[in-house]
Amino acid sequence: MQKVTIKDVAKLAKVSPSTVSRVLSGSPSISDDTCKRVKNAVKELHYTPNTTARSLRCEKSKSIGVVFPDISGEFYATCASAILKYARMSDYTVLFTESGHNLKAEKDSIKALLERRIDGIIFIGDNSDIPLIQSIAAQSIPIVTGDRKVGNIPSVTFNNRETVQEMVDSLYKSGCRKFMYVGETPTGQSNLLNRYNGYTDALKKYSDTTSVIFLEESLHGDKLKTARRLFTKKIITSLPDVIITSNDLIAQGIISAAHENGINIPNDMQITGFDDLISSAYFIPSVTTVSQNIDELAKRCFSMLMDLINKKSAVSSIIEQNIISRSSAKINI
Amino acid sequence: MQKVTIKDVAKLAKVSPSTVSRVLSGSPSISDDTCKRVKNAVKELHYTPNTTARSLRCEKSKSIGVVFPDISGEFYATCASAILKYARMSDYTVLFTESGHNLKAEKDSIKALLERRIDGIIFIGDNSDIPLIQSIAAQSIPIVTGDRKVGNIPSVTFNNRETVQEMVDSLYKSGCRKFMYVGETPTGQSNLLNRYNGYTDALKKYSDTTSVIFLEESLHGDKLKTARRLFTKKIITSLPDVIITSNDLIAQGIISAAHENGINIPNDMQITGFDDLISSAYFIPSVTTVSQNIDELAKRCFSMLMDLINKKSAVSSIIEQNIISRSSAKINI
DNA sequence: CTGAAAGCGCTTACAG
DNA sequence: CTGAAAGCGCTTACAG
Repeated sequence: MQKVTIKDVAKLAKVSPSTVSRVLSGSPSISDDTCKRVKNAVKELHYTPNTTARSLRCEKSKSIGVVFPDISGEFYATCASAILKYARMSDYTVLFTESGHNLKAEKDSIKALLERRIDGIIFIGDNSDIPLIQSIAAQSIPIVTGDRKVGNIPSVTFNNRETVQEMVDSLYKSGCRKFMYVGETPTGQSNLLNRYNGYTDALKKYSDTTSVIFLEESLHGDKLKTARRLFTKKIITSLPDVIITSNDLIAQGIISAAHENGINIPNDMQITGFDDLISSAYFIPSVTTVSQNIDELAKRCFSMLMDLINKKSAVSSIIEQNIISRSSAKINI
Repeated sequence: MQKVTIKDVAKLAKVSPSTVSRVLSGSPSISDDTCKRVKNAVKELHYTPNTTARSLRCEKSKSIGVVFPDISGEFYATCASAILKYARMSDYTVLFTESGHNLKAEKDSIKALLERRIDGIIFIGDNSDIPLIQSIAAQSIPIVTGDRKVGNIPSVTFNNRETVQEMVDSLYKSGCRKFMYVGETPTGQSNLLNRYNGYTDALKKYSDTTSVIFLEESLHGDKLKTARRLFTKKIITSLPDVIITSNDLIAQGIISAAHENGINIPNDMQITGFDDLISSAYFIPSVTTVSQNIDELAKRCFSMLMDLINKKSAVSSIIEQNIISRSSAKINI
């Protein structure tokens, strides 16, 4: 590794380490001459500052931690990329950790972040260990949640509940009466819970409808495969007019299984997804879905966290979703 | 943040800080009694070790850096998740950075990693700033490359060239004569270059074939959109028997545009992709593609890097790809 | 088995 | 405008 320290630079530039440090941090009270000498020495020795030492001394690390359930999904991966972008602009580094669907892993990953002395945490994890998260906030370690609501921790969320209501209303108006909902069991993820609640909210208004609900634990795993199985095992025998799903992959799995069974979408049955995955626009038929501005989510989470880190107050906010009406279901908005 | 230090623990347990440190690191020469006292004090005070201080003192950070072009693509996101998994097992944290398709961003992200004093780097970046990477290795900072070959830096790669040859051979045998290749301009990414080279290698053997090649800079960006445009602007007027593409998204874009123009795949034209994206199996028609064992890539990269960090020698390796024959092109293997 | 001391590489009051 | 000194929180020879 690097062996060049600020002392070596100081020696070559014939100044004290303090002065080198001042030049490096852009302190104003430095004569032009010494400034130049130091900068030349830095270049000559290929000096790379040691942020570990800086962090220890300054008691802040200029790094943040981000907890995802699993960084490989398109939604989280896109979010990770956007967070990296905003962090880069502010010269922060990002430590990503995965909590899986596992309370212990979530605890462990938060512990790891705390040991690294990150300056703050963006929590977009799965189980939402509420006591743990609240105890972190109570220790006045900056923490915000994204796409989830945990107690009164500052958060950025989407208006899932209203969006699903709107979809159901529109589908009802266009003639749908047999409804179905397919989604993951919502354990601790307020976004999933709100999608489901929006569905039941809306249907309460209509007395001439039927509703079948599948909340499947296994949909947390391989959504495409599980959805396909669900369709051929349980749905095909009595098709609804429309299926509202909590995720594009679930919708795609059902569409693919329906196609194999000679069922035409949207003619025989309609279906909607969530998340507007890239593939959904190009799927055949293209998938009617809900797009969420992930860049905006990342931006607000990051800037809210910066506010907290800089001792300013952070204000939670809600981002409006957009219904994207495509071939798999006609929704008028 | 945490204010509890090893000194506080020492005071409570009535021992010296040295002893606390020894207990924490599991040193054997500690009496049961003091060990217990220290552990109780740790619990009582909710002591969280400060790895920043540890890193500074020990001159290693137990963290590694990973450079991706963009973590949001399915391939890289899956790889990131797998690297996190292996890092977790060895109690390492991971700093991901993005280089974009931009030499300066690549330099900056590597610089940021070096300043953080990561113990080593897994480079899966884009432009492959060869001098920079080699200078890092020359400073004996552990670095390995994944899915790319950079000089004689230890690497884990796939056998792209042979795989594409095999595909072309099989397609030739099944009667294809009009071939086309669609891919990104291969700038510094040896994987892309090798896919292209495998294609030209194979076609050299057959005198009764035609070949049209599109190497597009813009395919580095939105592959689906670019591929669609390419199809309607340049390909549709003279369909080949088969298109070999360097990426499933390119294949999906073309399939979708073809479908809109009433062209039947595979009957009117066949097409292959690369990477075996999740959606490719469920696309209609399903996409014939090449699957790469990303978990194995991550595993080998990580363990090779650990070898380097532990002063052992690292040996490069090549992982075999698998051709997945689906509906969009029939390949016999 | 345990403690006192030195030091990892920085930054920042303090003094001049 | 600049330097000497102290200290961030650890670990680890050294000594006993």
